[in-house]
Parts: sequence; structure tokens; C-alpha cells
Amino acid sequence: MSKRADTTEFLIESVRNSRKKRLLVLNPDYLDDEKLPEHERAAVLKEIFNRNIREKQIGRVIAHLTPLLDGFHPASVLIFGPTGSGKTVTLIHVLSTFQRVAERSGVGFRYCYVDLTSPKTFFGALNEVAMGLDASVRRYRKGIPVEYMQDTIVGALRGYNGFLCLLIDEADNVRPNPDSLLTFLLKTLPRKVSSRLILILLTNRMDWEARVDPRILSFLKKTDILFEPYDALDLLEILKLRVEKALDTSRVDVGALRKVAAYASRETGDARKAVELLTKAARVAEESSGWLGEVEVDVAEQRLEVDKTEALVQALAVQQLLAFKACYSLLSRTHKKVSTGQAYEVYARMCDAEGLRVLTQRRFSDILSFLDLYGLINARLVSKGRYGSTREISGSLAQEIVERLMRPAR
DNA sequence: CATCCACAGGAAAACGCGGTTG
DNA sequence: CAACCGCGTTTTCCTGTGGATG
Repeated sequence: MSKRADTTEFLIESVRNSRKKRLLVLNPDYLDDEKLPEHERAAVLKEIFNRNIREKQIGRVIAHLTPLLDGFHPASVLIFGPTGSGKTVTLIHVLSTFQRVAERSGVGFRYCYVDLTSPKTFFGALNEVAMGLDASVRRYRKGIPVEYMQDTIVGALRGYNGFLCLLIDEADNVRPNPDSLLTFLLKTLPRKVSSRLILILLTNRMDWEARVDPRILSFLKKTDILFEPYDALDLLEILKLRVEKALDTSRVDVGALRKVAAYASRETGDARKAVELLTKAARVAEESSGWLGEVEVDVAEQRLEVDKTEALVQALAVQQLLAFKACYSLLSRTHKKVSTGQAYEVYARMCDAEGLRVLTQRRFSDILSFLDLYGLINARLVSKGRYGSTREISGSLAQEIVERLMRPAR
């Protein structure tokens, strides 16, 4: 009895030791923005901006806002940029710095961050604004009239004569229509309070303007600022900073970082994705040699890919999953391209076997295009002349992944 | 060159389901 | 409790399509 306990203890110790030897991630919090405490986050941001990243964009924002230091009222701004291009982070940084400068020169300036990153109703959005203005306001579910919320906002601003900058993240994320919020903020609010409002709207939709009521748009005497996605050099700097904070630098190859940066910038230029890949690579390295090199990055990239498709397949509805399986089981049997009709037959048989209702071919074809859209299959539209036209279905996933996916769900 | 296959994909009707009303 | 409504999904019905084939 005690002997067994000893060996187990020994095992634990030895695992612990070998882990320590390969330990690469010293401070995992720095790889995950969400986990950082507020002041740490600010410090990290500061360092990023000290490295001259997003310099151009910062310049544009500052150029737009600076007049207010001399009492001029800047117009509202509309900022475009894809996800992960640092819109939010940059703006928070600039505005908080601005606040300090304004304070020093005796200009009344406040800013307030309104987070609409998850879709909100008009009421929810107002609630968010109110909470930003007055920390004592709670988040309400419902049961409170919209007017009350509006009054709360007006109340919070009563007696404030300085500039108020509302930074609205994902401003188009108000359901059912974003117009209502803008109408309130632009037309109603200025009439009720004496604060001087500046709206800064962040969005990643380039077609945003087309979707907004033109009357409101004209009210926004807006200036546009564009956030280009990060290029590989920017990403490299960002990654370096993360590595310094979170990892054991003596075990990280600069080439590997370059690879991560190159990969991310080739994809979307999304900094969050880049960090995600870095994290994954670090984990891969910890599992193996403890050295983060280019090979580990490749492995991580692959794994990320697999994870993504796996999650995608997990999330499929029963019918979609069945269609997916039908395609691949047919593909593994015949190594030629498969037509919609053939796939449908297999699918129908599978439905029978599982005791599920068989959907019509019309529906099935929709499901196929859906699967194609998500990259789980390739379905190219081909005309075979007299013998009709079909989607030529072929697999887009690697053999091993497919096998893994077909197994567990029986 | 007209024909015709085997499906694509649009439109509209039908269905299903939770919620509401009289 | 039936009737009704709103909304997303599915079926039904339909027209369109590109090129091999006779």
C-alpha cells in the first residue's frame, strides 16, 4: 500500500521535474488579454505604442482631436478596420492619454468606452452607455422603460460642460437596427445636456455607411479614419513583446516568431490570431523539446487548423452532419468526384438507418453549399453537357482528420 | 443547331413551435 | 382552450443553365 503511494509520489515528482526542465511559458496571463488586470494591461499597451506601432493611425486620431484643447469642437469620427487591427486598444490608449493632457491644460475632457462587441438591443446599448458614464448604474435585464434609461444618461451628464467622448465599439451591433442608438446620441442627447459630445464609432464593416439612415449620416459631420491590418513587421513587434513578458526568451527562436507573424499577416493581419498561434506553438514546444522553433510553429498551425474543423463539425446540426458523413463515406469508397444525386442517395439511406426524416433534395443541395461555404467539402458546379449539371463534390480535409471525425460519433 | 439531361437555385406555400390573445 | 400570430425551416413548384450529343 505505502509502496504504491511512494511510486506514485515519485512519478508525480519526476513529471514535475521534467516539466520544469521544459517549462517555456513563465507567465501565461500575458498570452491572454482577458486575464490581465487593468493596470497591467495598460502598461502593456503603453509599451506596444512606444514601439511605434500604429503610429500613423494614432497620428490621425490625435490630429482630429487636438483642436478641442483650444476649445474647438471636433466632429464625430467613424473608424473602420478589420478585427484584430487594434482599433479598440489604440483608441483607449489615445483617449486616456488625451485625458491626462487635457487635465493638465485645464480643459474638461472625459471619455467613456461603450462595449457593443456582443450584439445588444437598443435598451442594452443605452444601459451600456449609462454604465460607462456612471459606474453606480447596474446592468438591467428588462422591465425598465427605455425612457428611464435615457433619463439616467441625461442625469449623469447634467452639469458637465466639458467635452465628452463616447467611444462606441462595434457601433453597428445594435439589434434590430443601429439607427435608434445614433438618433438618440446625436439628436436627442445634445439638446438635453450641455456637454459637448464627440462620438467615435468603431466598426469592422466597410459597408457600414450604406446601412445607416442617410439622415443620421448627415448629422454626423464625420471624418473617416481607416485602420489597416497589421503588417508582418508590426506583428513581429507585438509578438516580441508578448514573448518577453510571457515566455522564457532563451528558448525562443526569432525565426519562429517571424514565421508566426508572416502566417498571421498573410491570413488577416489579426493580432489576436497571431498571439493565439504563438500560444499554441509555445504549448507544442512545452510538450516536446522545450524549444520554440519554426517546426513547432508549423505543428501548432496544423493543430489550430484541425481544432477549427473539429469544432466546426461538432457544431453541425444532425442533418448537416449526416450529409457531411455521406459525402465522405462515398468519397472514401469511390475515388472519383461525386455528384449531388449520388450523395443524396447515400444520405437518404443513412437517414433510414438512423431513423431520421429524409430531407428533400432541394434542401440537401442547400446543405451541400453550406458545407462548401465552411470549407468542409469542395462542391464545384460543373456542367456535364447532355448528362446534366452537378456539383462535383470532393473532399477538402486530410484523410486522418476525416477518420478522426467519423469515428467517435459512431 | 436544337435538344435534353440532371441538377441549381428562386419564389411561394406549408409546416412547426413557442408565445399571445380573446 | 381554440384561434391566432411571428418567425424560421422545409417542401413544393418552378424556371434556368451549359455543353455533349445526335
